[in-house]
Amino acid sequence: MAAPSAHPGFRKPEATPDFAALELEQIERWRRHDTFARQVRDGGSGEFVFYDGPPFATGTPHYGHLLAGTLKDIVPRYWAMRGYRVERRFGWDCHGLPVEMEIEKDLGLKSPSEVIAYGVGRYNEACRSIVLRYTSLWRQTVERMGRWVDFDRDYKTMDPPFMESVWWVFRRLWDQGLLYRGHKVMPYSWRLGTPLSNFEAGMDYRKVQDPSVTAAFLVTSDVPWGAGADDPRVFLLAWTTTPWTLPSNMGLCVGPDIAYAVARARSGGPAYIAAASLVGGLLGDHEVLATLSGTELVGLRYRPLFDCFASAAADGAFRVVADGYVVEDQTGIVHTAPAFGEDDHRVALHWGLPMRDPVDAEGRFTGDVASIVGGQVVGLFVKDADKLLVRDLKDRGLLFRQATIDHDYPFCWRSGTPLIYKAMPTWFVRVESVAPGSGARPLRERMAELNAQTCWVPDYVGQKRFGNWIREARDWAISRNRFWGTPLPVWQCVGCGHMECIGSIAELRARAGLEVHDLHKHFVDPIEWPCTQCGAATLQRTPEVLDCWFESGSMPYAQNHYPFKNKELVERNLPAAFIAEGLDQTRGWFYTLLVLSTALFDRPAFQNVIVNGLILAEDGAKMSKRLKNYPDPNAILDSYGADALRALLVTSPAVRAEPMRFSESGVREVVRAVLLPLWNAYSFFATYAVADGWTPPAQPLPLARRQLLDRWVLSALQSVVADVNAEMAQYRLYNVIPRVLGFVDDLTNWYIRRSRRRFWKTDDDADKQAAYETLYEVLTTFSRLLAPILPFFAELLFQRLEARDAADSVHLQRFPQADPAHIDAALEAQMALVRTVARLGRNLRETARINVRQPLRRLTIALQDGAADPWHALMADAVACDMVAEELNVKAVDVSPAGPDQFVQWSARLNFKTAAKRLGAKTKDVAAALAALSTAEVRTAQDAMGRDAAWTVHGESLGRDDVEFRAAPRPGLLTAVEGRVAVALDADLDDELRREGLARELLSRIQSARKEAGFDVQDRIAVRLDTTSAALAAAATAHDGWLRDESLAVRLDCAIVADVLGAIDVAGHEVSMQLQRVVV
RNA sequence: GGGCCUGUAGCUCAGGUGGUUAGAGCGCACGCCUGAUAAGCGUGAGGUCGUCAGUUCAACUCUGACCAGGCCCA
Repeated sequence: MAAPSAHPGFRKPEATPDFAALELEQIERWRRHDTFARQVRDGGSGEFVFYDGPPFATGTPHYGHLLAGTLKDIVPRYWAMRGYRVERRFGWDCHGLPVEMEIEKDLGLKSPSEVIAYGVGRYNEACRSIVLRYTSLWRQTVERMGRWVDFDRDYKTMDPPFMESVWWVFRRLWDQGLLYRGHKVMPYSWRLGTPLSNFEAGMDYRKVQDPSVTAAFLVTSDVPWGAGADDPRVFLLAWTTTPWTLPSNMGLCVGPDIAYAVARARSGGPAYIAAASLVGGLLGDHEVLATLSGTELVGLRYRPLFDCFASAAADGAFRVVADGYVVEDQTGIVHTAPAFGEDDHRVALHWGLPMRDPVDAEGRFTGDVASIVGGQVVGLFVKDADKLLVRDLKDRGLLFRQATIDHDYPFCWRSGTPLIYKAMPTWFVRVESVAPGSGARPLRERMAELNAQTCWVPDYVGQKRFGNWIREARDWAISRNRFWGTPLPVWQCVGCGHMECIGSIAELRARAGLEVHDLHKHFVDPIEWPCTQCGAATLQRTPEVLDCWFESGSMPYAQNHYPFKNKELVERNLPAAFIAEGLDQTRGWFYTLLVLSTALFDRPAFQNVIVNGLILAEDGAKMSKRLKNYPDPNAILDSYGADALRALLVTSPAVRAEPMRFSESGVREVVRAVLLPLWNAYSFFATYAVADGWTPPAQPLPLARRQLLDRWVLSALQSVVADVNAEMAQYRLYNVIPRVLGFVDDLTNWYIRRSRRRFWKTDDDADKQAAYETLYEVLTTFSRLLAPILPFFAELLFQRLEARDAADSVHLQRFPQADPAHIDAALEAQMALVRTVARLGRNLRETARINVRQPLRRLTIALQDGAADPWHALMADAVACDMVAEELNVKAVDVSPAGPDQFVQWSARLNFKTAAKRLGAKTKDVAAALAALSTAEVRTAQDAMGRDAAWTVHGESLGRDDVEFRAAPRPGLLTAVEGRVAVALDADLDDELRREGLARELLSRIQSARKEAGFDVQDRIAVRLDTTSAALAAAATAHDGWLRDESLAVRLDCAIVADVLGAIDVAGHEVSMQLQRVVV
């Protein structure tokens, strides 16, 4: 190790800092010296694994990204400074609907058929060309935020190596029997001939009028309720707003715990079954034949309303089933058409009801329904068939009731036509279900176990929100009927249906017999090969692409092209030590990561996760580009800087996953409350260090040779260091940042304020040296503490205080570890006590309306138990008393060994915590009796307890711990009490004190005049005073030496005159003042 | 409709395991200090702790219902 070179010295700080501009200098410095790369490269031997969740690159980053980005920066920076190697690679989510929607808008395409007509190849290449449109803007903003993340070695989900790994993931699931093709009911645009995402379905809800139809289903099971009646028929009543789904009815669903009644109208007719609570409204005056629970109805058979799918009876259709989603509304029995309702479909799967779908891609009835309504509905748009179907039911006496209903209904946001819900063939990952014949447990059970190993911040998100979600997770639909995405690597024989899953490019090449470089749809769809199973037909690719969530969940493997490369690295780096994303990712990235890591490796994907809340606009509404209800992030960064924004975001409730309201005034406030005080602390130090030519010595002054205040601030700092390290290890940033920033107050408002004089007075060089060294040590240590949180300001401190060459950086230093030898808990308690006393003393001055410039004779401090008080020794310390005396401008500070009796009156209070359990119902009375005691009685009690004698109040014997004695100031005295501390101020003035007070008023005016005259702090002056006041003149004369000394005046002449021209008022005395600079 | 979260001063938020005087910052009013100075510090006013029940000697805190807002899922 080379000997440290001489310190280069300090530079004079700017008068007014421009934080944004100073930050740009740091960014430039980091770029020039490649500081980030060096932090990673030279970071250390241990690996700290971080995964970056990929954002969509459509649009520019918003505050939510910036918040998550800040969390993703602070934690890795911390561990890097702790000596770990922390790779941070940025990721881009390239595929998916947002891109497709944008390109369709650009190209004027409206539907999948138009895309196909346009050409999938051209379309996909268009998508590829715009995906990265915003990446440079992203990079600019992310770097401006001070986030260190590698954009040069980023990963993109559209890169062939990434896609190949995704195929490998898919293939692994395939081999484990975790994939299957089923149906999912989705919003469907018949106009566009395509299913939509739920997100799209929510984009255009309109109020519409729809038919409200209650149909009667004839019970065919042998039931007793019709026997002997004129009309022996029994009907089940079910309700729907979509009559066109009635031909596809396969079952009727009841609520298992709902009470149902079999009832007949008094006016006669058949018997009907409906929820007991609703029968009255349906039938009017009626008699109840029987009451049954939903469970008891299960299995009842009925005749379908239409005979088109009568054969489905053989597959188990047309019976009553039960499910918890049914509520007591309308009839309490739900018409179930598995092809057209999500709940219907789920219930059908569970109960084994078949599915029939007579609706084609354009939303028209197919020939499957030729046998009903005289064949009139075939080829008709389903909603247009409603009327005919209802009329037909009515004619056949199966329509119980008909009305219309006004409700909200989703429309296709592009074509403006009403959506229908329709089952679509879809690929699933088994999360809830298990493969037929497999004895395996559902994946979600293992996921719950692995999730229990993860540390969530805040913890409830993991245990409750995410935990519940996993427990009830359904099979994961992973296919999309779109174009721009990773194609499913499945080929199916058009003849026999045999399927093959391809897990790599090499495998595809072998099958296809040709070179393959890109895996997008337009490259792989044309690839076919003969079926080995039937030998007659060819295998063609199944048309779907993968949901982009499947890709982001594959990111731990795919970003490293696993397992084709980096096999050992990826396996070593799973799970990640840390990730961070927003609360909305509970069902997103957090989930997909865990599904895949569980299925593939039986491991969790991440060990620690910080979840941030949503950032709202100032008015509490969602931030909206359209409404412009929030300021542009780049404008904020330009005017206040990134540190200010980081500090605001990271001290907000959003780091605890709660919503945060963002406002520009918040940023301004952070600058005022955090950055300016920090700057002032630095600026104070640097100003005097430059003036004195001070540089840090090679050998620091030992602690023992520094004064109390120095040892205190170092102890306080070390305590912060200890706490910060402990909390960072738990990822609780919401405890870290307030602690760090809270120290700023200790530093500026106590240490520096109390030490100011030490930096300009030269009476004691050793003490001045101690002050310099201490403040320097604090600032340099603090810069390291700050580095992960406020990387710019930390770097500024480092560069200006200690950097020996421009390439050095605070971010290449080690994070401070607490030195127990510097922590002195008693000292910290003592200083807290001194500050309390000082505060109480200032309060007393204020009530007495005596300003601090007027010296007072005495302050008496009395602790509750006098000399026996645990704090007595701390307060009786001479240095502590001197500090109080100086702070409060009193001549003497006494600590009374006798306690506060002469200043206070006592009252007694019951200590509920200890006494109430024993006293029970008598608590209130005892407490009241205690409160009513006079001061004298309380004193008697204190005496008794002092002797450990029993004391009885209201018939109850009370022990020492049951009572709390409280002191309050005696009226008429200048006394203040807080907790165990009482202070009394002697406010009597004599002439001497008045003269001194006046002299101090005078000095204050002279100093102000110096400043107004623009003199430098070192300038010598001559002062001439003219006054009409003999008292003021006397004060000036009496304190002549002190006044000259303090104001650097070589001469001070004071004359009493009859009249003063241009007089100013000094504490009620007229003075005129003339200052002249003097060269000595 | 379901899961989770939130509701405390004009605003933004703190308030382990229930304990009798509910705190902080900002804003406002008043004052102090000034060799960090287009800074700094203090004091004060201001709250039926979303509503209603319940448990308890005692509820901001626990329980239930309801109201309002948010996220996710239906």
